Amino acid sequence: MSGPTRAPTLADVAASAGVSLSTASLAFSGNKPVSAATRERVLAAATELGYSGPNPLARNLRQGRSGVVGIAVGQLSTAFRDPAALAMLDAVSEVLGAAGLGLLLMSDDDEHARLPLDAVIYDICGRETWAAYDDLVARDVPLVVVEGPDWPGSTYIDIEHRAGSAALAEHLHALGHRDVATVTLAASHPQREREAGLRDVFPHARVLGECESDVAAAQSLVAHHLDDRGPVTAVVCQSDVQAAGVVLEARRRGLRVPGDLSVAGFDGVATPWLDLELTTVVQPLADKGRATAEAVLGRIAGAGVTDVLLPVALRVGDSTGPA
Amino acid sequence: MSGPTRAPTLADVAASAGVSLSTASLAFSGNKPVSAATRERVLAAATELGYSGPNPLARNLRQGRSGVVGIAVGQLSTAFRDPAALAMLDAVSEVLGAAGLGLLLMSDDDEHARLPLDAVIYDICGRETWAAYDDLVARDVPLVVVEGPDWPGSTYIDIEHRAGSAALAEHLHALGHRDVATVTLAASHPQREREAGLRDVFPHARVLGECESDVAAAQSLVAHHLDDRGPVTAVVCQSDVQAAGVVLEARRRGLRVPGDLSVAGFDGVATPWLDLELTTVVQPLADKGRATAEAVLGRIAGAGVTDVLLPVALRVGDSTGPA
DNA sequence: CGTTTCGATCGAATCGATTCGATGCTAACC
DNA sequence: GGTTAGCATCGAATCGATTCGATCGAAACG
Repeated sequence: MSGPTRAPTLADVAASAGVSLSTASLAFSGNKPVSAATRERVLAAATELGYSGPNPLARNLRQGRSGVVGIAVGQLSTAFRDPAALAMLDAVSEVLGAAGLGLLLMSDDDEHARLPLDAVIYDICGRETWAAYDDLVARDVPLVVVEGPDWPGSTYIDIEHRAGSAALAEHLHALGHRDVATVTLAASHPQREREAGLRDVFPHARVLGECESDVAAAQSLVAHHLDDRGPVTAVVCQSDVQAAGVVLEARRRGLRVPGDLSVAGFDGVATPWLDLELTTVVQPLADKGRATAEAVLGRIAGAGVTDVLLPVALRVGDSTGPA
Repeated sequence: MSGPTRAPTLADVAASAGVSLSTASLAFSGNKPVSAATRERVLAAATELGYSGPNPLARNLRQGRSGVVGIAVGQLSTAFRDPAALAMLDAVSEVLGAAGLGLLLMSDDDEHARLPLDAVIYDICGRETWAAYDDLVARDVPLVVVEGPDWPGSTYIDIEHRAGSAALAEHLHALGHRDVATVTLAASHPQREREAGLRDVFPHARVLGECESDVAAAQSLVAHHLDDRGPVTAVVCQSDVQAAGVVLEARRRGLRVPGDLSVAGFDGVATPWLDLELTTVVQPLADKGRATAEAVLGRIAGAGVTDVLLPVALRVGDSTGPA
């Protein structure tokens, strides 16, 4: 009877190869030298038994690491609708993947306390409280926060929201604009900083409202404002996707951009489905992602907290013109 | 000296509470009844010692499960640019999250053999080989394949590509179209099936080319075809995002849609930044995601392979009209 | 009062590796 | 030739829980 033979373990392989368990382990991990002959004997035994390599769960327990990094991004559906978030995620994944770490999506409400995470990235603009925070702190899980609340003990990755926004505002001022309105993100660190930068130049800028970074959301937000917009000659948005929504809605209502209305964004993402290039503040999304991932690696390796602040650059496109 | 006290373990808690290790474990897991008094004593001891709950790594080893499900989506940057993929991912995440499972992103080239995965979802239209496949099979990791290659032993989630495409084609035929061109996805199961459905009605449909599901990619693909398109009166795309690209490019070149050219897509996703509603084949993305997640749960629970085939529906919008 | 039953608790085995310290053996050196 | 290195290998401890089977007491029952 062969029966329901359980999967072979490293001990089986070692026995079959005629070596000790520890030697077999070394043959796989390479953590200490093993003679070529022995290694081959072990690998041959493994192949013969159908052993598919050391059980990751066992290794994880022994080493105290899971190889998995969590990334909190709010609601998946909305978070990834913004190309800026994707560009950032892409860079994070690339660096972590190269280091052999996996990236686990954490949505807002799920119960993730039962998952072993080596570190967590918090990248939710617009959310400054988090149910899981206390638990992560209690479990001593390193936390890397991107443009988020300055939680004690966490590494902080940020960009120059305020200076960038101010530069953009100055560009509009130089074009002769004096009455500027703005569309903001939900109350959050980036929202406050970007608005502050705008107010450095236009202290009385009118807030049309807040919405998430989504074309349709911005469109419906500004819809009724555009028909009766008073003296406003420019709308500054806190994301390019919002700006795209404003451009589309303005046109739908017969306004020329930038002739009748200048529109500006933030992020510097590609909007190929828009036939003009947005004037915007370009942030180094890939750099931000890489810096985030490297902060994670550092924290996992036990390094101290080192915050990162990245520069941004004004890019003048075709969506802004003389007042 | 307090020294660098290592984190407390369940054994410490049990000792401090004056109960056995096994009882302390039961107090946390609730897997067998424990008297209320005992449980409270254990929890109190845990709080006092700063014990943050059973170590997930240890539990995972003992239970032989990691609570993590991998999802292979190709390159992150391109995969999530398509709202269809996001809608699907969203549903997957919701169901798995409710079951306490985490979702780990697997990009193409990373080395994920070292991660413990309870199951893997393969959702890469346009890729029919996968370096990790052999390894997953060797490790007996359940595989759920979405619209992908029919790999032995894996659960198969699919939609009615062919029937849907054929229905769309018949709609165009009824409108009088006779010369139809198509933009396809990369060679893959969906690509073949959707094209077959089109050819059920238009056997000689001309393939303009293949590209990924991306607005800009479709735009540049069809750019030169549109100026000299011969008798073609309609373009059928294999995704809505591609269709949006074709619409935009057609307009840029002075063609009216659907006046001069009818354009159709596939998926049924929202394109708010397009001022018309695409004629398309609507697939139940959320259902597909849920079915996928439920298949995963079933396989993890040890159930056998049960494939799923979901229906689609033609939605006639404003992007198609009489030839 | 003796016996059965059931719930609460405990002790010990177990999950499957990694890794530390010790040992044996061979080669190099003086 | 004796001593010293140094490499390969091994045995045993360890990571931190879960879970099976046994035990103990008290309540229920005849």
